[in-house]
Amino acid sequence: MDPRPLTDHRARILRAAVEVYSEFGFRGATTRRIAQKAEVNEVTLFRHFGSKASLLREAIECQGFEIHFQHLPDIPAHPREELLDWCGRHMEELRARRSLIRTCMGEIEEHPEILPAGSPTIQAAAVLTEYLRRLQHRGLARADFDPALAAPMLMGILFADAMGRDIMPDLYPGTAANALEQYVTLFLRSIGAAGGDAP
Amino acid sequence: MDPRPLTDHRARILRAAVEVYSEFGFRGATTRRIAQKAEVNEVTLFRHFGSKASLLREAIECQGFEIHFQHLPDIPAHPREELLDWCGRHMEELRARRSLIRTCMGEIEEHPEILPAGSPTIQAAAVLTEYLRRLQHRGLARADFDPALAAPMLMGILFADAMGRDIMPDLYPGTAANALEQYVTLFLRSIGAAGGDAP
DNA sequence: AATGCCAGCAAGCAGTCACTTGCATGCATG
DNA sequence: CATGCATGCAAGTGACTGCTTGCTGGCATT
Repeated sequence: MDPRPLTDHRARILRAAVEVYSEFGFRGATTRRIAQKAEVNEVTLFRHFGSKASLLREAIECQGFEIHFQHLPDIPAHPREELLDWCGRHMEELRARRSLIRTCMGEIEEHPEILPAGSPTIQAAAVLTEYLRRLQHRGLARADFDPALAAPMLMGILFADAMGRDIMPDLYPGTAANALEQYVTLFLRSIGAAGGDAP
Repeated sequence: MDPRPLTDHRARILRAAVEVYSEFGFRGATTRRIAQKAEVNEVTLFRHFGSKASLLREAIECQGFEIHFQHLPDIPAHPREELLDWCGRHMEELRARRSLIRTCMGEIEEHPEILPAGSPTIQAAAVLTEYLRRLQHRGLARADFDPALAAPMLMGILFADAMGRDIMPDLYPGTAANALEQYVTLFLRSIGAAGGDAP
């Protein structure tokens, strides 16, 4: 009466598929490797998912881009703390999934369908953009910048750091935490918000 | 007496190899595909380069990361114009090579040797860092930020835009030129340099 | 004319790939 | 006990992979 073993197999296969794909890409993610990592017979993959392409599509869709929705306060009070918190969490997510993200980026021209339509990145950008707009409306930030450009700019900083810190350590001196604080500090200054100076 | 035809073949093969690699990655860059794109018999690849791995290594090393050295003035005069120019050229390079860069990033964990030691990115960061330091020493920028962190921050903005604009157009509204101007404007503000306001 | 080099062509080799088939096994439900 | 289902195992399919071999022809130098 417990369907767990079945689901357990499916889940194990999906998890293994994402891991192997992250490391080796689509072509390198052979069904043999996935089956071995999932400790399952190779035939089982095909019985469950039909084909390698279907398996990887479902695996990346389900596990790769789970949306950990991080919201910013509707009524901004402490821009520095609020942005530090949000950016820290966002960066943690990027860092945790950096292998998968890098692999997807490298293959996006060949497999554009793997990038989900309502990408979490775009959703996060929308959240951040709205927050910056609220800062402006409440006079907590200058009015002469475009939140729709500033948001992806800040996210680009986090993205580049999360993708590059491990493969080009010379480029990113110090700790990630310290860098993050500097990023937020400089960003706050650039939009004329409080918290841009050493607190 | 003209060795051009030989060199011509080698060059054509190398160029084709980079193109095919950029599009399909290491595993997808089959010797058949490269030979076809170079309009050369497949055997010729092996006679010239020995193996697929050697060919791709040489191709990416020689053609992929040519250093277009862009220097910033020793004596800063107009931070806004100088940074706009430098960032514009840097971004153009990134955009032009974005396919190759994305593919390399996706495979860097599997093939770390393809990333050259003195990567142009790191050299560019050093150039920018020194420029920011000069701004500080001349009193053209605030003294309370770390150029070694601000430089990769600015470059990260450019990098993320160059990599993401074509695959996530929703995230980057407006033109690239307009975005670049905003980035530089906001960056100048963040370091307290002149030119951070509408000129 | 003779030599040497570079290229193309056809064929093939062994290995890996995704995927299929047939059969045996265990296990839960009726 | 009988039925159905999920799984493992062994074997094999045709396509593609990197790479090799043997041969031919063109072209420049001697």
